[in-house]
Amino acid sequence: MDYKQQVTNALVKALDGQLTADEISSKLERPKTSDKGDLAFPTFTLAKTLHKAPQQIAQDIAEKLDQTGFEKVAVVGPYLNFFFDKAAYSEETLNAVLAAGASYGQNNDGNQGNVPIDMSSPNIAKPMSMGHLRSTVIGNSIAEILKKNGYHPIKDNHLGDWGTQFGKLITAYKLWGNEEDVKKDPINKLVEYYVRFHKEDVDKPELDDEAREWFRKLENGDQEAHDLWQWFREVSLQEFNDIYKVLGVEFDTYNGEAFYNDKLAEVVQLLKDDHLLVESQGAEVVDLEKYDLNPALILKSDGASLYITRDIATALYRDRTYHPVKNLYVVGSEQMYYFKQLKAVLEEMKVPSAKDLHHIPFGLITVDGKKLSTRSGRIILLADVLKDSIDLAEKEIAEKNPTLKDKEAVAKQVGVGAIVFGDLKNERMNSIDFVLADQLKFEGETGPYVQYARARAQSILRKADGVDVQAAGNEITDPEAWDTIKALADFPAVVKMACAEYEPSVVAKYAIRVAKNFNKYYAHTKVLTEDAELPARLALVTAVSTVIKESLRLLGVQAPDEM
RNA sequence: GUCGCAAUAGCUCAGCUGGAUAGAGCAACGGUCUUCUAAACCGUAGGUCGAGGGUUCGAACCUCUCUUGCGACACCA
Repeated sequence: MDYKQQVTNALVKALDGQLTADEISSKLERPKTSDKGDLAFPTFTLAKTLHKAPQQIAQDIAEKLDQTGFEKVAVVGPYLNFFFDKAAYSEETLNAVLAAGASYGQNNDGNQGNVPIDMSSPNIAKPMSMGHLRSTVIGNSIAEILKKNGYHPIKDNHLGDWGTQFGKLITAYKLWGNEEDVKKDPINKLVEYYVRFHKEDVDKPELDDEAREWFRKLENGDQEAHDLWQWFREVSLQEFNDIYKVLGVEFDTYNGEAFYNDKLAEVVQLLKDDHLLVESQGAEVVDLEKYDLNPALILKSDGASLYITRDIATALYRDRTYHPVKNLYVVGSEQMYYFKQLKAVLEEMKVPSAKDLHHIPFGLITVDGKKLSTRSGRIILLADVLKDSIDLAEKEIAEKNPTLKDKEAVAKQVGVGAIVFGDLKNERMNSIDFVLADQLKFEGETGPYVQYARARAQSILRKADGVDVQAAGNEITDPEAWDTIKALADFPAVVKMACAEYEPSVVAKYAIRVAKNFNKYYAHTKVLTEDAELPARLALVTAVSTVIKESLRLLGVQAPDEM
């Protein structure tokens, strides 16, 4: 039973058609605290038409209102506060969770439509930094949220595996590198060469000529260049995969930039056919004046392609391969303008999925307020942060739960969970000035806090083994349980909102809310007491465990049964 | 310079799209482990919601102006 609907119906009757159901429904709000009721109707809007004080209107409505089905309806000033029937509501909510299990909250809004997600996208031969973490975990979470809403996400790791930097890398490797070193520590060695190249080319501009030549060879399919490129790509990918494994993120495709090499000519041809390409200052551009945007540069004056050329090819490929209902790009906010241009060009080309192309931007990670950069050495290695966090989790376990089994596995779940949850907890767009100590927090509103609440729930359930928890008769009247029950009932709406806004933080905040309410509940109420409501309380604990685990799963965070 | 994003407690952030006394966490201070794991719970203190106008019954939220910070502005990605 939809209580909002029930409140609306009661009000429609009492108001005798003065407001439509929709008008009433949109005015209903949730009071800040449960002592003011569960849904409230403010009467201000009626004051004008009725020429009466809102307080009086609230009184009048209350008198006419059919209050059956509610615990009570209270008039507080200009508000009508509705209190739900706790026994009925808790029974309904708990039974719904128990019956559905992990699929509680699942809907089919997406109708299984394909949604390619451009995400993670690290650059070959460069280490993954905290910036890549954001794109990876936000993209991964959005994919899970989409699935929960009936979409079919396709996670595409759009690797930065092509470009002039490979000319530089090959040049540097041929000059200073050797196979053995690279095999031992691939990315660090490759970065070392790359950095050295940039140091030395200041005095030796001939290095740049050589690099250009190597890239030209690479583009023309030169065997040696291609073999080196492929090798660099492979060893880099192996290291990336180690991190993805730790994060628990998998991809459906790894179609990097190189994948589109043979698809660029068609893009240019299509643009020409549509007469969209115009010459400007020696370069080929698409004019975007009607979108109030600067022209998009498609071909450089030397005829070479650019990033956007590749991205058009990518969009075209995805359009033809998947017929997407949405097209998502989880890329930093600094590229907002760029994505407006990309979308505009695709719309000019009448690519069907262009109108559903969404850039999902996220805030920048800085150190001391400054942007990260591989070349300058201002970088935070993701692998290091994850390791620090896992180490700290190990220490916490040694201190707090030394007899725990599978310590290592749990430390990993908790340590990684802290980092991932920490990243997803706040609104995407917030920029983050990186401070390691801020990341390594396990207390308060953190991943471990949520994990801990569920571990405690599991602990109770283990001790209650043998008590029959049935999907019936789960009426809980304990007011201490009320906020938890309401939180559980909100999950399906949370799943929808997170999807509509592409905001994992909606789920993360929700998980905190459930955990917090549950912590309060069991701190106050002893669950394992032999009385008539014991099965109902265990049903509540089971439901909490299920919903927290599922919320964390949507965030890509694991939920250990013990910690 | 133009455009975009932001500004809420000492710090990090919420604030359900315009409603009730602006809420959490951290840090500080005080309390709670012979009872389901103290990664927890309870309490105290902490605010001119960057500034100023406008819209209306009502604004942290909408609008305008300004200030400050960050970012983007065609041959990088």
